[in-house]
Amino acid sequence: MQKKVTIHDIAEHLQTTAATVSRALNDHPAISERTKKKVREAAQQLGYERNQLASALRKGSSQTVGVIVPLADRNFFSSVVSGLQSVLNEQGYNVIICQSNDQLEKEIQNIDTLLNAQVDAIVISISKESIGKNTHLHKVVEQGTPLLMFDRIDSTVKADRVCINDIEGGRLATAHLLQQKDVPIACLHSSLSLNIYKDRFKGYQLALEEKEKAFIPEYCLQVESSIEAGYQGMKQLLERLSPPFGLFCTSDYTAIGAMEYLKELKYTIPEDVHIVGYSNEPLTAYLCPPLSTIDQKSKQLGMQIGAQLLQRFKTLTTPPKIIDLLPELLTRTSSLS
Amino acid sequence: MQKKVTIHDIAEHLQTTAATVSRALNDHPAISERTKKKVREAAQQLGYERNQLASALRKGSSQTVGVIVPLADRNFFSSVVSGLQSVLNEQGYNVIICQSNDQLEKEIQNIDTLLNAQVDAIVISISKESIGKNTHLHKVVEQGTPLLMFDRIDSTVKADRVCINDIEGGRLATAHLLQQKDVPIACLHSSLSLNIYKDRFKGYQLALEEKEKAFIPEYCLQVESSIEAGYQGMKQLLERLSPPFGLFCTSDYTAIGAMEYLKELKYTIPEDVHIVGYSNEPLTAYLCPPLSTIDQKSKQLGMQIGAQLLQRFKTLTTPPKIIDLLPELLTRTSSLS
DNA sequence: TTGTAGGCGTTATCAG
DNA sequence: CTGATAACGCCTACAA
Repeated sequence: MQKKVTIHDIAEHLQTTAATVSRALNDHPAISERTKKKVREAAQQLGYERNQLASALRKGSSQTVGVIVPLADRNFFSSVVSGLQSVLNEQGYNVIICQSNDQLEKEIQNIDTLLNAQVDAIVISISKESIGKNTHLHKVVEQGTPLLMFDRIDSTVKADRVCINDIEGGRLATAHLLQQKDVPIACLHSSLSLNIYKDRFKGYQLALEEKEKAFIPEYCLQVESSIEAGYQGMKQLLERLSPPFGLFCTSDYTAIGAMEYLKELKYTIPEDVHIVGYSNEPLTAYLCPPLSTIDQKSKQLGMQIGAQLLQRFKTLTTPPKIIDLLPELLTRTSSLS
Repeated sequence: MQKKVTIHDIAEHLQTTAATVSRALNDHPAISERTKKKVREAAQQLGYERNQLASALRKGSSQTVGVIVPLADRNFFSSVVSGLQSVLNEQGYNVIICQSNDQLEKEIQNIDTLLNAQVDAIVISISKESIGKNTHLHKVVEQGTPLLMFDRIDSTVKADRVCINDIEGGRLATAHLLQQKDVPIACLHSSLSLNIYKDRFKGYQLALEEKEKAFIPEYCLQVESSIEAGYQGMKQLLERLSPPFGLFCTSDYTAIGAMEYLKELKYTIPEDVHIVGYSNEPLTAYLCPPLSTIDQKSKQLGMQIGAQLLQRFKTLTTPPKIIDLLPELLTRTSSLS
C-alpha cells in the first residue's frame, strides 16, 4: 500500500503552502498563472490525485448521486441508469446504485444508506409497496437533499419528476389497434395503483372514447407484468370474447405470455388477434411475429434525468420541475392487418 | 436544509463527550451497556445518522466498491451488478457504477475516478480496447486497492478473478450439437483477442477433437457480437457449406442474426441448421424456434464476486483467488433433432 | 469506564 | 497574490 501524495507534499516540494496548492488546483482566480502552472506540473510529476472524500467532507458535496430502482437488471432500469451515468460521469459525478427489490422496507433502508453517504441527490423509481407510503420520500426533501422521481412516482411529493407520458403511450397503442380492424380491443393491464399502469390504461380508454367505441370492462383484465401472468390472462380473456379482436398489453412480458397461449391454441397473430405490448424490451423485434410495442426511450430518459439534476444543482431553490417525455409507437407485424 | 445531527450534539445532550458517543455507537467493548443504551436512544431521538464521509476519511475505508463494465445496460452486466449490489449492500457497502463504453481511455478515466473516490475495491470487466494495455490495472494493484476482474480479464494482472468457464461452455454447446446429427458443425465467433471468445472457440475445437471430428477452419468465421453481424456471417457461411449442418455461435446476438438470414432463405431450424447460442439473453426462449444457449448464471456470478470481495477485505494479503464457475447448457428447440 | 487531544486531506476565512 | 489557521465529522491513542 503506497501512501498517497497530498497537497502538503506538493506544497513542501514547491516551498509553498497547502492552501496555495489547493487554490491553484481549483483554478482559483486569485492565483497567478505562473504559480498555477508550477503547481500543476508538480502535481502531475508527483502523481497527485485529489482525495474526493476529504474534499467532499469539507465542501459538503460528495459529487455523488444515488439511484434507487426496483430491480437493477430489468432492461428499462439498467438502460436508464446507463444514460444517467454517462451524463453525470461526464461532469465528474459518480452514481451509486441501490435496489429496493420492490420492497418498501428495503427502499427506506436504501434512502438511509444514500443519505449517510452524503449523496448530492437521490433519483428513484418507487417500489410497488411504496404506494401511499411516502414519509421516507418527504424526509429526503425536508432534509434538503434534491430528490428526483422517474417512471413510478408519488405525486404527493414535491420533487422533480421525469416521466414518459404513459397516457399518450396507451392512447397511441390503442388508437393504432383501432385503426387496423373494426373489432373489439381488449386490454391486459397491471396493477392500477401504480401510476404507470393506471396511465397506460387511461390512454386505452381515451383512445376508445376518441373513436366513440364503447369501453367494455369485461374485456379488461388485471394481471402481473410477467409472461406467465400474460399466458393465464389470455386464457381467461378467451372465455369472455372470441377472435378476431385486438389486444393492448401494458407490458411486453404480458404480451409475450398472451401470444404464447394464442399460439398454443393455433390462433394466428395478427390475423386472429392483433397485439401491441409496452416497453420495447430487447429482442421483441425478433419474436414470431415481431411484437409491436411502445418505446420508452429509456436511455434518453436517463440522460434527461442527468441533465435535470445538473440543472438542479445550480439552482437549488427553484420549484420542482416536471419533465414529460413522449413515447413512440413501434409498429411491427403483431399488430398489422 | 436542516443541519445534520453530529455525535457532538448527542454528547452535549447527554452531558458526555463525542468520544464516548462514537465508541458507544460503534459498540466498543470498553463502554458500559448502560451508556451504550442511553447513547443509542439519544441518537435515535435526535435523528442522528453517521456521516459516512467523515467516517471514511478518518478510517481510510469508504465502504464503497466501484464497478467498471463496458456497457451498463447489457443484460449480462446489469445482472452481475445486480447480484453484486445485493450482496454488498447487505453488508453495508455501496456500489458505484462506471461504464467504459468499451474504450480504453474511458476505462482509465473511470479507474482514476474510482481511486479518487477512495473505493475499497474495484471490480472490472475490461474493455475491448484494453487488451494488452494494462498499466492502469497494474496501477490499481500497486497502489494497494483490491482489484477483481470478471468475465473479460487480463491474465497478466495479479488480482482476484471470477469467471465462467468459457471453454466448458463452448465444449458443452458443441458436444450437444455433435450429438444431435452427424453433420459438420460451423462456428460464428467473435474476436479471439478477448479471452471469453477465445475460450468459447477453444471449447468448440475441444469438442470436435473429443469426437474425433476434423476441425475445418473454413467453417469458422469471425464476426462482431451483434444481430447484424450474425446475419452477414450466415450469408458468408452459406457460400462455404450447405445445410444440413450445425452452428455454434459465441453470442446469442450472432445466433439470432444467423437465424434471421436462414429464415429469409426459407431454411428451417433445427431441421436444416441446428443452432446453439451463448449467454441466455432474456426472451431467447420465446424466439422461433426457442434458442438453445449457454446460461452464464450472471446473477450468481455477481453474488460470487461480492462474496469474494468481502473475503478479500478480511485478508488483504492472501494471494489472488481464481474462481471458476460452470456454465449450463439450456437445450431448446433450435438445436434438437 | 470515560475524557482529552490530535489528525484524516481538503477548503474557506481572514489576514498580510 | 499568498500564508496561517481553523474547521468538516469522525475515530483512536493515550491518559485519567
